[in-house]
Amino acid sequence: MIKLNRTTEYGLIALRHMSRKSGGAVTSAREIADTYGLPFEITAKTLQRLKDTGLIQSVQGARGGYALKKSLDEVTLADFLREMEGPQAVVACASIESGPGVSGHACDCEYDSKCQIGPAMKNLNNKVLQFLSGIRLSEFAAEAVPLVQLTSFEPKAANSQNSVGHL
Amino acid sequence: MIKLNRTTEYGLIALRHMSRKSGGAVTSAREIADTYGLPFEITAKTLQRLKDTGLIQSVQGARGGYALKKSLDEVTLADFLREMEGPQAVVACASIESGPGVSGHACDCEYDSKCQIGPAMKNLNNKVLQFLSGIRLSEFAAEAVPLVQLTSFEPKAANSQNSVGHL
DNA sequence: AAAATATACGATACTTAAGGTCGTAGATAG
DNA sequence: CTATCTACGACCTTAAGTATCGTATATTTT
Repeated sequence: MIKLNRTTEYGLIALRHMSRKSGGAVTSAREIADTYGLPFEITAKTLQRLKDTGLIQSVQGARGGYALKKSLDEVTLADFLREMEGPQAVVACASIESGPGVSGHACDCEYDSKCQIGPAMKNLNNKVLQFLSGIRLSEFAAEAVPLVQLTSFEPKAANSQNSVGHL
Repeated sequence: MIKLNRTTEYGLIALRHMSRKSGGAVTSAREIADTYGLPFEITAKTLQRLKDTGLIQSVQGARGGYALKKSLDEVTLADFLREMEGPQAVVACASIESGPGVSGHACDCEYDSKCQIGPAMKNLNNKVLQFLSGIRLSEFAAEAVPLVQLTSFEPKAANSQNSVGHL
């Protein structure tokens, strides 16, 4: 139900990478794609999107690339997702404010509601946004320290109660 | 990024409907579909799924139908989503624990991480699950009281800072 | 027996995401 | 000046997911 798309995921990887470079050093799309084994085209697309959002800036030409423009501490996950995945980022009642391409059923939850879960959905929406606003992108740029290792090294067992394919 | 699919949405509508019926009264799929203008086939499928999860029980035959089995207060949104949308419900790094049908990129975030955002993703995953565990389905069954009306009745303006297509 | 309902399985169309291709423009290195 | 590297932007193809529809069977009430 919660799913970051590739662009968002690659964006986080790229931001983390750039945040670890000193000063005004730029990073090319190629460098990021090669470093993390990502498809170049999508990486390039992602970086352009990041630039459009104002998170990073670009330098054209040979030896050009991208560099952070804002601190990752200034940007919340809520903001980031809205920019990267569009305003319909958070979801539930497929009918509320149906935008372009959104095929809702007959219910207009706003004022002429039949299904009646509209208000609860809006409420949930606000909670989710609040939750996401409490998370800053800098969390993803932190050192990838190996978490405290479990006593026994069993590749899968520790996760069984929480077997989650995606985050 | 957060998106409830139709089955989940219809499920919430159905659960709410049933929670408002007295005692052991049953509700047919037809009744729910007609009441809320939902496609019958999907509604029926949804109810069967709800039954499989143990949330509701069924009565076969003419005048049969479904009735709640658990209180909606006992079920959290995290549980509900896992049941309705599968264990890969919560999502982020498209590569972690890639299940069947999940096409991840080259990065195995668990131990041989290149992208390095794995740990942060897992951390986020836990936060999201915790968040969703704090929400009970009974919230969706509450009376659909019209929320406090804004002073001026402008169909769209009030939502502009938060224009969200989905919840 | 007939009607209403759940139950189960399958098929199809639509939508979206993911990835790729191509061409253009700008800047540096030589 | 020219070749090369890079960003930039439009378009296309394919794969996956999802909603929707269809059909048949079992079970109970009337």
